[in-house]
Amino acid sequence: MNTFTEENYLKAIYHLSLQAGSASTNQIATSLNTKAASVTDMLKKLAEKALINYTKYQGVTLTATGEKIAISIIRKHRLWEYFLVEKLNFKWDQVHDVAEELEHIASKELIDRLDTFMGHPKYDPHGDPIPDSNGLFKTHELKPVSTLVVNGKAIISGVRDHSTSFLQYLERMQLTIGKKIKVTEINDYDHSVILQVEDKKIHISREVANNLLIAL
Amino acid sequence: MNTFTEENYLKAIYHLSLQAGSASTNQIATSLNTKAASVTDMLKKLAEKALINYTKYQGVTLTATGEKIAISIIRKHRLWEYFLVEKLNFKWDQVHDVAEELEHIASKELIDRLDTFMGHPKYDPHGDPIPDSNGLFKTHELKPVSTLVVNGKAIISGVRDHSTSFLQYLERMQLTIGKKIKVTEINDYDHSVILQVEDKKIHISREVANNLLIAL
DNA sequence: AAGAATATTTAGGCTAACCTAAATTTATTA
DNA sequence: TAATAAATTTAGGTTAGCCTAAATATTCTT
Ligand SMILES: [Mn+2]
Ligand SMILES: [Mn+2]
Ligand SMILES: [Mn+2]
Ligand SMILES: [Mn+2]
Repeated sequence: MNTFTEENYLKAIYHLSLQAGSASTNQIATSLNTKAASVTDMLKKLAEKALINYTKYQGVTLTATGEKIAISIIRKHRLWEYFLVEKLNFKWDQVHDVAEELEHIASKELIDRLDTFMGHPKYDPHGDPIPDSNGLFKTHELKPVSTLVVNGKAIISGVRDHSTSFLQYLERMQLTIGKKIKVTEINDYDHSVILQVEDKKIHISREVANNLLIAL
Repeated sequence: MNTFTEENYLKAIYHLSLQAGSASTNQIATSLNTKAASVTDMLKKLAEKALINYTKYQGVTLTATGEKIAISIIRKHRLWEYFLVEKLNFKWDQVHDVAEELEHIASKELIDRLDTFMGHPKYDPHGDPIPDSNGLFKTHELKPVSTLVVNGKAIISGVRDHSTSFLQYLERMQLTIGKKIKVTEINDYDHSVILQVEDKKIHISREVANNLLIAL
């Protein structure tokens, strides 16, 4: 098996590659809070193990095997987050760090039983899809609230920023997953948005509108 | 905080000290599947951190701080085992290795919520007591079945040997925690024992009788 | 297309946790 | 109690994962 560190590298490369198609040494270093020189060391090791495609100076992508591992870590992360929120009553802004530890528990048996115990949930508490036991999941295409026009309706379905502060802000505003929203006004000057949510009007900044995701 | 390795050393020292009052370098090495020289290295580090009392060549005991940590690991181990058996339907012989990993998840919040979720169980699937969130638990004094006399009655309450093969054997024989037993016969020659369990007579060897624990 | 800026790799080192082999200390026993 | 056996520690080395500083490659700018 792989070390925690290797697993974290694979996961970081997976997430970074979703954006740009590949991940650079510096991006990986930033996302793992380490230094570029350390990343280069690890990239050599992962390439040696045939988990990534690596050519010096060119950035990396995951091999099929590497991607499989990355997705299995993500499956574990999201299932544990779901467990923490739904069974142990954690708030959605409190679960990420604990899940960062739990995702490295190796047993596949454990995670598959946990999945069954919870009724095979499809989405984690932040709206991210949970891969099934074969690693399959639909990458639902979500768009930010800022793409809505006046009178546009949608359902809050995810977040682009997973930080504690953003999640807490959304919770305070009652802008949580599943809520129906309608845009009542868009400010031309600062692009802030006024939303109708249930019986309330909620005013959010452009930044918030960019980081809050919807399905139509 | 401490590394996984440090935690495993503290736990091993705790268990070994319960028997003999202190733990020797070789005992620790055996129980952790490592070498005496490695143990000596670690003992120095743990002594440095004031988690153990260590004088060269004399064996070690835990300090109050060390014991507190050891007990918190044991609490986590046993609560996770309980969870795996009661919520995820693992068999009692399948949970130890997974719990060895789960016991190192740091969050106290997590383990206390898990405890609450399960209704504050007092014993793990093997009959071992689960320390509460303050580290308190009663060391219930169990005796082996082999101490019973003919016609003696008792309740199966624990095991001295936690190996998979012993647990599987007990399960096959239906000698599980909570069962009422009565000794109907003791063989003078090989000290094997015949038990009445519910409507069945079960013949067990002296070795099994020594490793199966009862409360009166 | 050359020079400057940026990104990446290499070189050399560190610490934690291991190891084997060689002392050294403690325990056993004749 | 001397000498042998057993337990423990010390010495010297390894690997994973990290670091800083220096070298080199790539990219951007004029
Ligand atoms: Mn998360
Ligand atoms: Mn999530
Ligand atoms: Mn166990
Ligand atoms: Mn147990």
